[in-house]
Amino acid sequence: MRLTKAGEYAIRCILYLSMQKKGVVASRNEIADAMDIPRDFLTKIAQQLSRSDIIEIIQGPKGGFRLLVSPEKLNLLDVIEIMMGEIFFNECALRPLSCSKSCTCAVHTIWLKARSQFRDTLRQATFDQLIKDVQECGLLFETASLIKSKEVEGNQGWV
Amino acid sequence: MRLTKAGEYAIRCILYLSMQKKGVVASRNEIADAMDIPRDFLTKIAQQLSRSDIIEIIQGPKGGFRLLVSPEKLNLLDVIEIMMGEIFFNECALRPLSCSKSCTCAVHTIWLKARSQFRDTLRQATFDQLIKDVQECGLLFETASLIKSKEVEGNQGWV
DNA sequence: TTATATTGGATATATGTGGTCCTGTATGTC
DNA sequence: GACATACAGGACCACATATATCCAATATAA
Repeated sequence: MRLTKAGEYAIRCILYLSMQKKGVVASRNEIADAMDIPRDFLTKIAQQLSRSDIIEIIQGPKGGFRLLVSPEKLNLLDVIEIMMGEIFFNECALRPLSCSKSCTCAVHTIWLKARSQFRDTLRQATFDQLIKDVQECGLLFETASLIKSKEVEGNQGWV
Repeated sequence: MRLTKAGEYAIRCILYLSMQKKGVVASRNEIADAMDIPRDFLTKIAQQLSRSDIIEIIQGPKGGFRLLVSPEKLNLLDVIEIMMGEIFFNECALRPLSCSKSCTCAVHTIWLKARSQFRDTLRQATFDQLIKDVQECGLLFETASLIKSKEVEGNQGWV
C-alpha cells in the first residue's frame, strides 16, 4: 500500500520540469542531481513518461527531457498511474465479476468508495499548484538555484 | 498499492465470525472451507488477530477462533492495519522529518489528505453493517448455510 | 569525425507475498 | 492416564516485483 520509488521519482522529475520555462530541455544528469534520483533509474522512468507523451526525450549533446503538457493540465494521479498502473486496492474493485463466489459485496463497495476518493484527491493536485507551494517553501533554495534561465526554443508550447 | 491476501483473508475471517452468535467458537477448518482461505495461512492470520485481542484462539478438540470484539466496534481499518501495519502511502506522510532535503512539502500535504480520507472511509465500515449488507446478497447462501446454530457458551460477551 | 547524451537490453539484488510442511503442545473424551 | 483432535510456531520455498546498475548501440550537435 505504498507509493513506489519509481512513482516518487517521476513526481520529482515532473516537479523539476514544471519549474522550468515552457519548452526548456533539462538534461537527465541535471534532473538526477537536483532531485536526488539515480541516473540510470531516471532513464527508465523518463522512457515510461515519454511513452505516455508527458515528456519528450531529446538525444545527443544538449539532449534531455522536455515537458510536453502544461503543469495546469497535469496532476499527481496522471503521473502515478503512468508509473504504477491504474490504482485499485483489491481485485474486486476493478474486476467485480471475479468475486461472485465469495460475495462480500458490501466490502467491495467500501473499497470502491475509498478508491474513488483517493483518485479524486490525487487528480485535484495539479503540478502548477504544487510548484507554487513548493517554491514558497524556503528549503527548496538549493534546488531552485539550479534552475538556469534557458532560452525558450522555437514556438512549441504546452499541449 | 494493493490490499494483500492476508488482509483480504483476515476480513473474510472476521466477516465469518461476525455472522456467528456471540461467543461462538468456529474451527479453523470450518472458516477456511467456508471463506475459501488456505488453512495454514489462516493459522498465521489468526495468530496476528489474536495478538491484537481481536479474536481468541482455543486449542485442543473443539478448539478454534472466537471473536472478542463486538462487530459494531470493529471496522475494516482495524483489521487491515493489524495485518498490514499502519497505512501510509509514502515515507513522508509518516516521517515528515526525513524529507527535509527534498522538500516537496506540497506533495506531502496531498498524500496526508489522501491517507486521512482513505483511513476514515475504512474506519466507518463496521462489521455489523457489512454483514447486514452481505446477508442481503443472495449469493452468500452457500456460506450462510454453513453457519450452524451453536450454543452460546458461558456469559462471555463482547468486549 | 568526435564528443556528448540517451536508448534498450541484460543482469543483480533485495524484499515482500503467498503458501506449505512438520514437529510440538494444549486439551477434551474415554 | 492414553488417545485423538486441533492449534502453535518455526522453517522453508516459489514467485513476483522493486530498485537499481552496467554496457554496447544509437542519435546528434559542433
